Amino acid sequence: MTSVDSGTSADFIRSVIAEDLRTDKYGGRVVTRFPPEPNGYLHIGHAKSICLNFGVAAEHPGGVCHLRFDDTNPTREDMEFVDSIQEDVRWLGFDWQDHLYYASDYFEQLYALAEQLIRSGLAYVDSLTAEEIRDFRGTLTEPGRNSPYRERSLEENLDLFQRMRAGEFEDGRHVLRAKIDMASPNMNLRDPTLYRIRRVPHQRTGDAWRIYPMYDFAHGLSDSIEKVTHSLCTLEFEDHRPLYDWFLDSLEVYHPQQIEFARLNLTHTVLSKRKLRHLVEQGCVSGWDDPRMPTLSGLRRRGYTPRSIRKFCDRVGVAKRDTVVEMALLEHCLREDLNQHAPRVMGVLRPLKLIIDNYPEGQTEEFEAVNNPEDPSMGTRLIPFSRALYIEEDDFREDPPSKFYRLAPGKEVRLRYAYLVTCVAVVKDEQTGDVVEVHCTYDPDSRGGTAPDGRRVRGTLHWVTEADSVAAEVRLYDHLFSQPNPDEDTDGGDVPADLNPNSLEILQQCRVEPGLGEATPGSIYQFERQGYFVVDNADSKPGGLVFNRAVSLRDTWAKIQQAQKNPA
RNA sequence: UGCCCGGUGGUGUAGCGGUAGCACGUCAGCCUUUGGAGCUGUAAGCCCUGGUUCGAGCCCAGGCCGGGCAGCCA
Repeated sequence: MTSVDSGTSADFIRSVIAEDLRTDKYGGRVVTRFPPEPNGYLHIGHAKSICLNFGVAAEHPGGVCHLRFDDTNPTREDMEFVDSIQEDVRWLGFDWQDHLYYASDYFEQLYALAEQLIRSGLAYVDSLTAEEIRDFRGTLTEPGRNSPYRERSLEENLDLFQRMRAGEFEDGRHVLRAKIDMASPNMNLRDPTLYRIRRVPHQRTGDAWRIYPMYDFAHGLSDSIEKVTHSLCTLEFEDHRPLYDWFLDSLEVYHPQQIEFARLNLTHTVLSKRKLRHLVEQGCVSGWDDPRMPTLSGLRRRGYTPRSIRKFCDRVGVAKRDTVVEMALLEHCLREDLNQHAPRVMGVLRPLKLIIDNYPEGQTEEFEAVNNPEDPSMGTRLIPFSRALYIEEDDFREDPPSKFYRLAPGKEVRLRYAYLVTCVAVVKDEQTGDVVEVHCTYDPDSRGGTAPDGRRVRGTLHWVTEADSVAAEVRLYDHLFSQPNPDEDTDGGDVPADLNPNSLEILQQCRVEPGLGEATPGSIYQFERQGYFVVDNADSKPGGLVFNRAVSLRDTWAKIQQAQKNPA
């Protein structure tokens, strides 16, 4: 039932629903809806709404959540988006069963309702131009004025409206408006527009209509037609609720309850279709599904799991104050999920050759590695070992700082699952002075990684063999914006100032353990000691592996270094 | 400057007149064949001023601050 029963407290919306159930306001029904306009891709902000609407419905026996496309504006909508939206909602893990609807399915009913409003003397055809209407509307502090067409006769209104439908007038010639109150302090009630002429084909109704209903008229009445009980929307529609109610009451039809909640905001990114579109169009990202994008398709390609996103939406909660959630929480939710479920592998991002001088040339052996220490049922695998290996460049320092537990001249470390090795020499590039090869000796008695005498070895390094490892490209992603709250507008038309220039780093020379050769797109691994990486679902091919870093592991060493750099 | 909504640690969120809690983040420690994970601990909060009350984060009044609204967009 409600989450109250499970020990956690209900948010204000669930409380309202629980109360409505208690008073039997809707005959025990719970019907919600997720109403996207098919004019763009879904993002993490929509996920909050999806989780809320579908979540609330699922919490009650018989509860359902409709997926309804608010396709009332053919000039900006496209079927391409209705497909991607359905895909994303399904991917997130929700099911609308057979409740897939389109506002355009109701055009005929909505038209009849509009005529009914006219007959009740509550709507009229206005023939002012768009500019005149704006002018007559008044301002936030001054009342508007009545349109000279406001008192047209019922017959004339009906006739005009029917001819609007018939396509007799060009765009903008007339509109249908509600007759409410041009002096209302609520701008939405100053005779809002109900229908406008748009002589363009609609993606679903084709040439059937020359007039299309506006959001306020279509939305609430669609809710009513579908017998929605709770119509959950974001805060900016709060001022629209009196209008929502006005239509329902004036037409004396079934009356759902609109409830508003705060939309999601996230640090280090932007969350509006307009701004996201800008990033795509300016080429700041590779597309709507760029792994840095907060779109669901971007997050999916980045390696985010549906479960982690649902968990995130859960933790973010639902309330009315508008807030900005830290990206760190989203990342935490991903780590938490992947720690539990992602298989561990070894992958070297920046390879440095390591030769074990006393390990026989040509000899190889295998070690058993644990696939997931958090989940023994995931079993083990065998990984090959030999004389020539690669380790991470960062794991060797010729002149190690304090607290550096990794490899350095004379120091001993453990090669994960394999042997303890001690650095005995380095080979440098004569030109640059860079260390290009590290030489070690191994302790044959430390097979598996434990010292026979119990001596303590703090550092454990991941590695791959030179011969068996597989080449891969790895894309390292970071926040799209360097500031937590990016500069609001990018009106100039080019790249936003706060765009993080280091949000993508491509590594071409990576080596991963042999088993990854047949990794399939979309599968996610933990590269031990580094982070979680997903096989890119667009660019990875057999023989041309591409991994995206979803999120790094918590990096304590990085913090220590940071502290050493900035004492205080 | 009209109307509407909202202000609880750095962030998000509980608390419904009776000891201000949880999570993320921070810092410290423990543990560790991932400097991962885990565990323990630490610091940090009711916008302000009055009022009602034995008692106010919660109720009332007045301020202050933040957000939304003037599409033939949604």
